[in-house]
Amino acid sequence: MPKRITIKELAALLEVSPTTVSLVLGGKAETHRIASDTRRKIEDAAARLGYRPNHLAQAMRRGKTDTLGVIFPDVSEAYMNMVLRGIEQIALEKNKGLMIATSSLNPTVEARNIQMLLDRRIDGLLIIPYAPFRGEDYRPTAIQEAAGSGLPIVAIDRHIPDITPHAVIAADESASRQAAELLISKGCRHLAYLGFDLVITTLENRRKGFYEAAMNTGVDILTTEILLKELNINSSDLTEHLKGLAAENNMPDGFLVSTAGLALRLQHLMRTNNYRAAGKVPLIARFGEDLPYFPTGMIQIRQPHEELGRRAVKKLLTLIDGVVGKNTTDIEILPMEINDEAQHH
Amino acid sequence: MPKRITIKELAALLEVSPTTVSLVLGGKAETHRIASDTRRKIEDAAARLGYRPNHLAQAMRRGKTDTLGVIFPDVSEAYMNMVLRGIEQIALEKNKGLMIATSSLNPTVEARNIQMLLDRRIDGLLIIPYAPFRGEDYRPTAIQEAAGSGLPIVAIDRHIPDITPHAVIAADESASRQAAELLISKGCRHLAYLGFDLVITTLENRRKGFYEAAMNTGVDILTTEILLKELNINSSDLTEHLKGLAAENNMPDGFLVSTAGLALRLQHLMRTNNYRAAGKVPLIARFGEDLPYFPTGMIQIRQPHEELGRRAVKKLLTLIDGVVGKNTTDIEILPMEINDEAQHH
DNA sequence: GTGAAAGCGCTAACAT
DNA sequence: ATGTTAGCGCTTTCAC
Repeated sequence: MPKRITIKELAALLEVSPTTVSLVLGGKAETHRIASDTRRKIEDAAARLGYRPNHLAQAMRRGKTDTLGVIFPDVSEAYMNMVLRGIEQIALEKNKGLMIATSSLNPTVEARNIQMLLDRRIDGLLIIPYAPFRGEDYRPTAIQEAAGSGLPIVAIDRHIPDITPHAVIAADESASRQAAELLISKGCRHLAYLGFDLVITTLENRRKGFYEAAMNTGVDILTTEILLKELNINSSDLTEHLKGLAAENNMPDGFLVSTAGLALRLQHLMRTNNYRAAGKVPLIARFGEDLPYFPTGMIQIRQPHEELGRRAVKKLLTLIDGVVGKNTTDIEILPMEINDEAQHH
Repeated sequence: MPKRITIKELAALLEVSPTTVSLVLGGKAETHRIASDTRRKIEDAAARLGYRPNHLAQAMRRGKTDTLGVIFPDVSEAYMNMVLRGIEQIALEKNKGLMIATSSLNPTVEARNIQMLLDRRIDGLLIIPYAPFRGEDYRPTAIQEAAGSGLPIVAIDRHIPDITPHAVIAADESASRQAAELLISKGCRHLAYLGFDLVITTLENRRKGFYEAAMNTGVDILTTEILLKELNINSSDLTEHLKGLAAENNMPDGFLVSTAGLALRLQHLMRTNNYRAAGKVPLIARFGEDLPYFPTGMIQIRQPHEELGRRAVKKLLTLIDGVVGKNTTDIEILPMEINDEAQHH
């Protein structure tokens, strides 16, 4: 609806051919040895008339949209914000457009959105893939097909082995191990891992790191695992688990929690129920950070969300430019920082 | 790069004309009375070969991209999340793509991003416009030009009088008035308005509502205004103001704060400095809500962020469809809820 | 140095 | 009931 001037019109106006105009405006005046006054004439007119290339036409002709697709689950703990910010920084820098869609924690929607982006001919896809619960019947067919069709894809924060060979993730395993070790060094001897029972590399790595610490520290560590069956942080699942542990007089003295929100809920429940382990308030370590003005006293594992986004775009662009083969595997792992704010009581 | 089958190829394969294929696949088989076996033949082949229309070509031909642009400032208080979620809900429902870009609190970037979206021929724009500080030299030329060129635009949360005639905003003025009245009814007699010194309708309306309450309640109300000169919540600006008020023994007994983050900072400063008004801890009312597990004891004004997003898309779509004239003015105002969680001390 | 012509994939007005 | 044709705006070979 905004009627803008086209190359053809410009050409007619200046009595040159569309080719010449295209060449000049495409920055190829030098290479094609366009006479400098022809060139100036064209550039002036273009500026004066506010010529802007029709990106659709360019994309069609060039087979390249300079547009990246982004698919996120609808995260309750809005770390998506941060990742997106990182993505946008680089996209802006590199002059790429961004089409975004959220999968709403729903594989069908995810598939539909991938299709939508493919139809719009994005040059590549950044995705935080859908995470199914253990036992859930789910195959990432949409992603697989997209990858199969040759679309460059970079997974963020989690990857799907054999399906997304390119990913940028955080060092979940080692951070988890270190956090658990920190709990142990603070005297904890009964550690609990608390998280959602999802099948994603991120959480699996965190669990792994947790057990590595528990198994290899020389001292005897008792471990407990609490895996929640629904995403709702306020589900009764957690309440029941804790009640059970308390009843058996078996409350862990240290918790490693996979998610910030979950940890807050845990702490709340510990407080309201006055749960103790051998008379002491259990320590909590958790992924995520305290909010300003709301210190929780938990050990914090700082996640490099923004950097995750930045790196992912960069990696995607090299894939698109074919600098690196699409068939290579390449998982980039960013370090995390552990902040010990825990206070003994 | 994903080589997909085209209508032409499909036509050649089935020995029909591209037109017929286009008609069938475009859902116009009925209207054009295509023979049902021709139709089935085409539909089968399309499904079998995984035909997908090239959206670029369609967009070019139809002069319509079915894509909406979204421009947000980079909000520190991530309410953008919520608005975006609302936008996406409706976009998904209505089968629209979303291109998003953030203006990074920078008018130059905002302008550049608008241009980028225009080049990509979005059908319409949703924007939370840049907010200049009072006295800052800024004219929303980019938005104005875009609007002038005929692009449908809906402003969200704030509008620019005479420039964005279509907007969806919250009932800032009345909510602000009610919150201030609530403070007064709780005994406050010296009210302070605390906010950033930005020139945006949202904040102006909040200030207005504040004064309405202060002026029209029958009782004598003293008012103080604290307008911060930088966006940084931790700026010394606020510290100095409070110190001044305390020194003059003139601390307000009720604060109306325009922003959640700012209110937290205020509360923090009151506590650490043990500021009082006539021996009592001042009350705080503020836009925004408490986080789960972190009750602040403030009066909360709940903002309809998600609904803002939903309504904005709907309005934009009616503009695009030309159902309603672009020259009409139409500011939609959504109500806010006030939650009294304040505790006297 | 510049231009003519073809074509990216699709749609729609106009045949037949 | 189906086909012919032209064209959206741009780029790019190839020719002069």
